[in-house]
Amino acid sequence: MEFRHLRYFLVLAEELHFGRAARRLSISQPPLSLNIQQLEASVGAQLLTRNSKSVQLTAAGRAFVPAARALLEQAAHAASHARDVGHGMAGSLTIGFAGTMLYSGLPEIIEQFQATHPLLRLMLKELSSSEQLIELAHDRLDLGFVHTTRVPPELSQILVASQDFVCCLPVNHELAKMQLLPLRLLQGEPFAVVSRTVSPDYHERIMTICTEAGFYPEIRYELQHWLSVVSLVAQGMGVALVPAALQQSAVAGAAFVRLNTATKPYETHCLWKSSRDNAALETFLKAVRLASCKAH
Amino acid sequence: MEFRHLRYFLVLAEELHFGRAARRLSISQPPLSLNIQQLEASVGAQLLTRNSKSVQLTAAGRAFVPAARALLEQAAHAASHARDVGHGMAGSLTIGFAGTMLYSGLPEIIEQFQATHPLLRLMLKELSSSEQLIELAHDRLDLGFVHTTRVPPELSQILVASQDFVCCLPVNHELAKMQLLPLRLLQGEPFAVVSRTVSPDYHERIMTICTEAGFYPEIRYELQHWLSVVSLVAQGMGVALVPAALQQSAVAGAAFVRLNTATKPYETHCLWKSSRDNAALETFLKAVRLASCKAH
DNA sequence: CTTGTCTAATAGCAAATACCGATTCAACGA
DNA sequence: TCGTTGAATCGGTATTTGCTATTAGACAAG
Repeated sequence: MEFRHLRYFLVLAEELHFGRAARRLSISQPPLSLNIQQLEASVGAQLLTRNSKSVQLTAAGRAFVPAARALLEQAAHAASHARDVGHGMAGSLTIGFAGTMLYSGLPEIIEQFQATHPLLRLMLKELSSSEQLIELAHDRLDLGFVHTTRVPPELSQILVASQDFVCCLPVNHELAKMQLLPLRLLQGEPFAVVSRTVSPDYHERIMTICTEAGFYPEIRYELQHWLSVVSLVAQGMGVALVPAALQQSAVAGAAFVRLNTATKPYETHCLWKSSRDNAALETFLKAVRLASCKAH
Repeated sequence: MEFRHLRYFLVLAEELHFGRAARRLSISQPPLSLNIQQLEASVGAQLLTRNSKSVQLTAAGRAFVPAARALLEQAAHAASHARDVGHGMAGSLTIGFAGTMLYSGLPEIIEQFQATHPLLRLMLKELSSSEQLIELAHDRLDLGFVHTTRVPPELSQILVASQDFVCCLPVNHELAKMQLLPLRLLQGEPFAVVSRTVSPDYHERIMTICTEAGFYPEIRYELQHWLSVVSLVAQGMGVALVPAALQQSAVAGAAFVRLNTATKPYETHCLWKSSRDNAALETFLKAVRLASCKAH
């Protein structure tokens, strides 16, 4: 069975006349007869009764008409879908993101992208930066929004967000009323940090910032998630240095105060495997670049 | 796009190696390359990346694999279904029946048939005999169970049931206690009959039976349905001569008494258009013949 | 009864295409 | 540098597809 047979059959089923059908198909009548015979042979049943007087669909033929139509439609659809995927207009992307991205642009990027590319399925996974690096390496992620400075060479990157660290304090903490907080005043406070295994980069940065300010932070809490850090602070259990984006987190009981010394900004990069040939990825990257341009 | 392309593509997508795939397909490598190129051209997107080192599916290719598989499966399924329809193992039949057939064998025929031919869809429509003749003529019915003696010449028939007329009386009617009822005793009783338009044949028969018994029936009620006749009698409003099968109808308040004179039996025929080439119809007719053999 | 017309099937031939073997080209690895 | 491996390309052959002409069967008109 070939698609040609189906095309011919459907026209013949409409016309019920070999001559007319052949004319509509821009072929002559004999090959049409032949093709129909071939189709009948491959199906294993007579699809039309024909005598010199009239051509009629048999029951088998009537049953085959919708199936043939569906096959042709599906073939066209499959081709067009594959083409769309090839051109980055359809398909699916699995995207990882660090929790803070929820407060620094990700929702806007996603919303805008989905509106302009409704055929592209996005699967979003919240993962720590280090987990994302692993998933990217194993091709289980098409792209990730990551806090990391050490990027493996096979990954490409775009800077999507850059933010200062701010100090997160319980609202009723005496330092919470300050406009600009001298870092030194945090000496001796119990620090909450995101665990080293989750974000080694952050961990290191906190240490650097504090030691440059001239003290060694007393790390009392190691948590799995940024929001855990803020929540813990909100309950008065300690203080933390967190990316400014978390000011949007709206956790009751947490206050944020800027530091009086400039710290190296905390950057979020969008990472992906350069070798991955996925046009949808390119399409998404365009949206990311656009968004990060607007933001800057 | 041709089915061949899909077959080749699927094997190649599994092997990811032109040489091996070609060997599995029992063709040489060059035509495989060519076919894949043709497929890609017709789809309008690259489905595989290939260099001398490795062959990899692209995103478009990955998206196309399940579609190609589905197309091949569907094609096979469509062919096998059409073949089944052609051999009367599948398809659908629209069958008309007079209401009394519910009490003389139809449920048994249907049940037995469905059990042995689960792929055959039966659509059953209760219609009067005259309606069925019209529907059969217009090909809106494949087959009908009809009470009629005047069968148009283009229809074939099988006798499926033959039953006597019995008298239907209210249970508390004085004649209801009799074993055998002399017809003459019904003279003067108010008769209920099925309307002439619904079953002209029946109507005529009642008149014949009565006039042969020496009286002219006083027809007071003309109803649309046999069960209406029995129900009316059950409520004491009149009497009726009905096919014996209606004794099974289990309408409370109605009694049935045999007649002392033999009447020409009331026959049910199975009718269908001889010209209709539907193997499913043949299959069904086999079941009908079998059932009517057993019944006799 | 014959003839003409209409329709699908068949026959014979030409064009398109599908496939094969041999070869080429590119990328590694020894 | 050479040999190996794998895909693409090149001619040539075989198959398939389609065309024209013709045949066979069924009516309808004369």
